[in-house]
Amino acid sequence: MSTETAPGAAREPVHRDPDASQQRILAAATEVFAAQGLDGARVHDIAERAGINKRMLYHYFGNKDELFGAVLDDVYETICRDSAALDLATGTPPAALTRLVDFAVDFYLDNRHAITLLNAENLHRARHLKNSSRVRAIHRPFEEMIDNLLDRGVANGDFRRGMNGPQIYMSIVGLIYYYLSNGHSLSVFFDRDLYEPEAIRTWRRHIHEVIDRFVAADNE
Amino acid sequence: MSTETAPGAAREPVHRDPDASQQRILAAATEVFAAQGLDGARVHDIAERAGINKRMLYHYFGNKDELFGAVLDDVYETICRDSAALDLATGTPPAALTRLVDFAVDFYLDNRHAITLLNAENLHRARHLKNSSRVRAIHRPFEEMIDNLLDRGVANGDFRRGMNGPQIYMSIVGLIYYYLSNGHSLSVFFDRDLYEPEAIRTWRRHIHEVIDRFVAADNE
DNA sequence: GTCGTAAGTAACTAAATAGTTATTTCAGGC
DNA sequence: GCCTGAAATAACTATTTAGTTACTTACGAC
Repeated sequence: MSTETAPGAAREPVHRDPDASQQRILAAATEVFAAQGLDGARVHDIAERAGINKRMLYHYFGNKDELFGAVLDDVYETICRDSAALDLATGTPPAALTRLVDFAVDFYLDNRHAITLLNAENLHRARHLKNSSRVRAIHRPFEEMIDNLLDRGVANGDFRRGMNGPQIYMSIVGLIYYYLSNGHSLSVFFDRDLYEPEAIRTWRRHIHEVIDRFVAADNE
Repeated sequence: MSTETAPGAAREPVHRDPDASQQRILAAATEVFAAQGLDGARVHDIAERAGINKRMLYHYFGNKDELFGAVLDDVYETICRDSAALDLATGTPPAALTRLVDFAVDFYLDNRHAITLLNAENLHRARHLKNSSRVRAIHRPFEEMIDNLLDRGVANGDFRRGMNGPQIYMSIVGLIYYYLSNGHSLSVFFDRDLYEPEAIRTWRRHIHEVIDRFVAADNE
């Protein structure tokens, strides 16, 4: 399925562009589901924001629930595409780990909608994800990439033994995800704005420090 | 406002127990909001589960939104009551820190509804919390308690310098919160059940290790 | 005992909302 | 140039849902 802008892309045919319509629906759905959750989102709002007739939404995506599934698939697609571009095999192991942390932090900073969408999905016990074929295929290479990095660091003497990929991944992501996902209530609780750029920079440095100290070989 | 079981508590008057009715509504609302989110929850379901007439819900709590606010207040009440019982001033600093980690882990294991409720609240940008008077009053002593622990550990030579309470708190809670909140999607992604008791035990040990290594003085 | 007030109930309503029906409009193959 | 199928629209419907109205029933103060 092509998502390009249309065959004869010279002077905009305006009418009848099914691919563009689907993309507009998906983009609008992403925004609205991210802002309101699955149950809070209104199909009417999505259609309006996409600038299409509501009927087309049902035509292309079946129903609200399947549309949400399509949005989630898209989010995972993004996660995976971006992750795949990450090279952890070059440079020293500590430098590669630093890149991994920055990648995760930047990813969720740049894709904040992913956080609320994943939260919505988890509220529904990941029922869309369970039916998504793409997801599991994606994870293996990613897990192996981190495992290889750890092996390299252990062989090197930079990292200690006994760690594994998922552990490291969930620690890094957990620290940035929790901060961004719960930042509103945490900001009330600690009485300062955690979304302010300087606060975020501080938290990024903190994550680096936590992870670096966690993996460091004991005989420094 | 008393929440006890009624004045002449001998042979159950059955009818007319306003305090009990409010408690039943609150308990039911907690369950339903936790399971379905704020927008997904149905007032009808809450009333039915509470075994009361829907009208009473509006009588006691105003509307759906205020009821959600009451549920959240209750969650924070629990967090604070439990936190206050935590003694970090005795024992060695590392031992006290271990108790803090176990407390946080146990709290969210025992109060999983708190996770989805806080997620719902954050989806709505903490708008209920912002109007709650209790919250800010609570946080100060808690923050100080951890700061004092850190000071004690630094003076002791067990901990390194340059850390602060919120940092430690958010790291500990972030690690367990993310794991439990996103466990459904992570379980699909990593293709194993993260809610299984043994997996949870492993993650608890991991959090201890992360935190211990983070605070440890550099000259071991 | 009776009376005012609060607890409780049943049936209702107005608005919102996911999903449809019936119809029109365009694009390209022939 | 016309004809078929897909793209698009407008107006509609059947339900669901938060919130109400109007009423009844028990409790306790006197």
